[in-house]
Amino acid sequence: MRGVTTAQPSTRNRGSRRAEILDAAAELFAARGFHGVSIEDIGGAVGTSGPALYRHFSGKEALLAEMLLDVSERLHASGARRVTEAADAEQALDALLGCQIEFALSHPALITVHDRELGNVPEPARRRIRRLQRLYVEEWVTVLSELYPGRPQAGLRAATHAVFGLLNSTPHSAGELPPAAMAELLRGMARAALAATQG
Amino acid sequence: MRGVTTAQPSTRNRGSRRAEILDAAAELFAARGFHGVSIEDIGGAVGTSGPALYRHFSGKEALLAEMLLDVSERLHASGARRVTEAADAEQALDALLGCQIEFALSHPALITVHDRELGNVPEPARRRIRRLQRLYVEEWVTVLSELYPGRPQAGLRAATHAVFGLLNSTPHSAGELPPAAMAELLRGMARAALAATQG
DNA sequence: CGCAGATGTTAGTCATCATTAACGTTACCG
DNA sequence: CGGTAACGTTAATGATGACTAACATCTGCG
Repeated sequence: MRGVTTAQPSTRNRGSRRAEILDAAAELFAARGFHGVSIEDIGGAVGTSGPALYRHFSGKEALLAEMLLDVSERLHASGARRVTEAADAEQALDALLGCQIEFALSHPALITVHDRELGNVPEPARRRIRRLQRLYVEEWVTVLSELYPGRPQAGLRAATHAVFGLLNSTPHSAGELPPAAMAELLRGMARAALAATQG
Repeated sequence: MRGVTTAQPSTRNRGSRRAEILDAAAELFAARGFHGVSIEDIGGAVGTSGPALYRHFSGKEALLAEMLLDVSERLHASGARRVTEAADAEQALDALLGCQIEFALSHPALITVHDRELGNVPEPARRRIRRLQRLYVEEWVTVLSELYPGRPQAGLRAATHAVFGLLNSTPHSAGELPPAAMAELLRGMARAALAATQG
């Protein structure tokens, strides 16, 4: 038992280990919360034991920061891209709904962690994440303002958050409906909810 | 500094300390997560230091268990009562919406903890909480089945969870709208979302 | 070959934390 | 008055956990 080590091949797969760790950590954080998961847990989930993680990340908080930054960037970037490609506000909203629903259905753990654990991200990164989140929300508010003119921005912003809550409820109703049916249900409910924003 | 104690009056206020602790703990758990809050933090929040808590609860998990059990009971009980008082399914749904919105707006911390921390409740209590949550959801599904006959139960259950997500989004959009306006917005969105459930 | 770098491993170290022990104080009740 | 119950206090105690150190292994490159 002394001096026995088992270094993995590691040829090719440049940086694939990072992604593997991020995936495993996302599942664990979503299930038990940031403070409910130990470094040892994360290592164990990817077949290495404990401190091997420090070869890839500078620490537990840095890992979380990278994870949330990535999510925020992906949501904001794909939203922005598909909105500029849209012909009109109607299509832009469809695009945004499609982005969010697809992401929420395919990465429930990331969505969960994204809106629970921002408070555990250390300061330099937290600001950047918040900025991206704000920009993403403004993306939605802008489209909605165009689509439903005359409604106050504050109401539209609140409605946007409410729709996020609706769409991100996916993790809580896992497997009650096949994914495609769930996607259509969510899209319909979200559209109707937004259309009901007047008053 | 030795032997100096400061026992509070404690006359009357039978059990008010328990409630005070539960309130403070709810805020802290909502903000930082169950494992992100120490016994010392909770004690500090109510003006006593640390282990004084064990005079009122058998431990940290027991405190959480009581908190979640109370929330589940309140939601289920008030939902059940007001549904049986309703004249028809339409009014029953309004009653359920009213319950949930009022609770979410007035106790955002409890709502947050309620759907994040069930995993940290020890087993005997967890089952009871789950049972109450299930009953509460069935309350909604039953009313919706009556109101929108012919739609499959699975879809209605998923829709119910989605509406919970929508209504419980309140903590994320704190203060963007005055409470009354927020309540009306949420009610309208939820009603429209549920009506769009067909397909 | 032989070294460099990437990636693991095990054994500390130092904090933090839940929980318990041992000990005051106050208010009420006989 | 005397005792008991309720409620607090400050010191252990024992785990757990993040992070570091010291030490292999494997791959590829000169």
